[in-house]
Amino acid sequence: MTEIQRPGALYQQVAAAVREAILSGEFEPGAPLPSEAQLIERYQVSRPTVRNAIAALRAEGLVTVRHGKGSFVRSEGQPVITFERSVSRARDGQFTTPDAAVTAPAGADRGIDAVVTTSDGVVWGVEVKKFRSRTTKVTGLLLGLAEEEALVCWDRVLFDPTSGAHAMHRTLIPFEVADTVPPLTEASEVSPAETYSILAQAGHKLWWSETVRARMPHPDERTTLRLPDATPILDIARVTHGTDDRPLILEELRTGADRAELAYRITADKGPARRTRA
Amino acid sequence: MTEIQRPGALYQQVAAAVREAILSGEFEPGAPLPSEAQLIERYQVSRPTVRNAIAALRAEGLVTVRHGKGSFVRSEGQPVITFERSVSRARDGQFTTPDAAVTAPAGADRGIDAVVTTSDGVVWGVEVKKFRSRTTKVTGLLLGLAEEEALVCWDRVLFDPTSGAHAMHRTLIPFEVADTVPPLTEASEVSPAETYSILAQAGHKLWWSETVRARMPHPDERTTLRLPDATPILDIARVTHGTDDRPLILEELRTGADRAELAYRITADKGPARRTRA
DNA sequence: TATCATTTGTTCGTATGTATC
DNA sequence: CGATACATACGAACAAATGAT
Repeated sequence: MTEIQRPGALYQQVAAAVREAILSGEFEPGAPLPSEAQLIERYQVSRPTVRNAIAALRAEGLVTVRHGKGSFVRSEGQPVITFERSVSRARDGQFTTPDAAVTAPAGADRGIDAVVTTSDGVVWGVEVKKFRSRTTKVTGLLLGLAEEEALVCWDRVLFDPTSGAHAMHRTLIPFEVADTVPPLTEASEVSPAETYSILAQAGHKLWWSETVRARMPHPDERTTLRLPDATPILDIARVTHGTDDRPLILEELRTGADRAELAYRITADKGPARRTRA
Repeated sequence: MTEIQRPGALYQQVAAAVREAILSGEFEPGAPLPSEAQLIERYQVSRPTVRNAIAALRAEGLVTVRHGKGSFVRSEGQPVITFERSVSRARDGQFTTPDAAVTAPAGADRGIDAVVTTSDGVVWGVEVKKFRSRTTKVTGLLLGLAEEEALVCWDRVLFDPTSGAHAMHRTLIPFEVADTVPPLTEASEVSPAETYSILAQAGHKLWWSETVRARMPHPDERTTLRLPDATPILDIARVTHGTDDRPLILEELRTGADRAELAYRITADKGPARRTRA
């Protein structure tokens, strides 16, 4: 048995003790923690107290628990996949993005709607859905539209077999823009990069603004993205701006933050920096 | 009493019922939920079951609980503060950043070490600390250095009284760089933008790479940043690159994702997009 | 295939402490 | 001070997942 005498509730003391044991290296990442029964014995507390302590460590993301097996130190590990949030334009005027360039629906035999290729791997696109919707407060604000304006939307669920990371991607195109640039919605399947190329061919000079937020996932997002406990999601909104800085289309990307990180490249621009507030 | 008959554990059924009540608008954001006793009565379950359900909703970030008062629907609210992650260069060659431009230690009478001003407000810098350290695996990788290389570091805790948002900022300068460009570490207090200006005056042509991650905070981070339950933090690392793309300094910024979001501006660059993996 | 021990998950009951009003 | 509400803690029992026998 180990003595514990710390401030706060008993279960907090137990949690702190286990936390320090983990951080000190007594329990390696991926290694099993003592079972509940052993922790009860070791700290001389009841089972509810031990479970409360474990629950606290789970909420911190320090520990993961598998029913029937035990508790394990979560291997923090560096993110396995980096989403490089840049846009490139080749000499022929075509745009490319490092991530998720949908090529063709060639995976139908696997029950997959579309194949997504990246520079160094293949990502399967699942459950591609095209539908119509309307702007909400948030999406309307980003697109500079009133609420309840009509939109054309696509949803894609992406999966990277190398890292095991899932992501959800949504494209929202206002009716007004779709009418002005018909090729945008004529094809059944258009990738973000292709969308940019189409807009550029329609005479638009493009740039993009992107906002990044993090939050806990909703239950259905946890299911879709296969997220473990205490895993936040990165919530990215990219607005494509055209001539006169007019917002044209909105893309939303959501992915679990346990495996993914984002990368940006910044260069100094002229004039004083501005600042925005919502 | 309300009937509940859904798949899964009892407490999950209760959680689902309360969740739907919230999302359907039965309970407005900020409004109190029924007390534990009322939920026991309403769903005819025991207290542990009700508490377990509430705990699940807390972990989702949907509900916040105040001891002695009750449970409340958490007002999701749009982020109050947007960190615009850009760098500007004025005609005189001086760099500016939209956020956190440290001006002068004029707040000493308030027990504050430095005052930080922004374009549209004032942010108090607290607990400015300068110290020496060594690269870890992560910071060494970002700076292109081996582990255990010597560094000069600053820590700042930032607070925006308008939004109530806190942030931690750390600057890491390798000894090698500090030796080459002495002004970097001569002053007791140098802001990021001033750092850039100094490096540019030393002949460097600058650009920045930034990686964004999200994770649950450690206990001490929760304390420092005053974060409520189930609030992830945004973890940003910015590397300043100089001539020959050499990594010069590393900045780390951490802030609670409940109030803050990040904003980036992207323009198309030439050539094929690259992709990196950790 | 079936059984069993181990381990975590769920649910009840009960009592007491502490914060808020 | 008392009433209400959440926090902590203990005990007990059974369910469900896992892995070995």
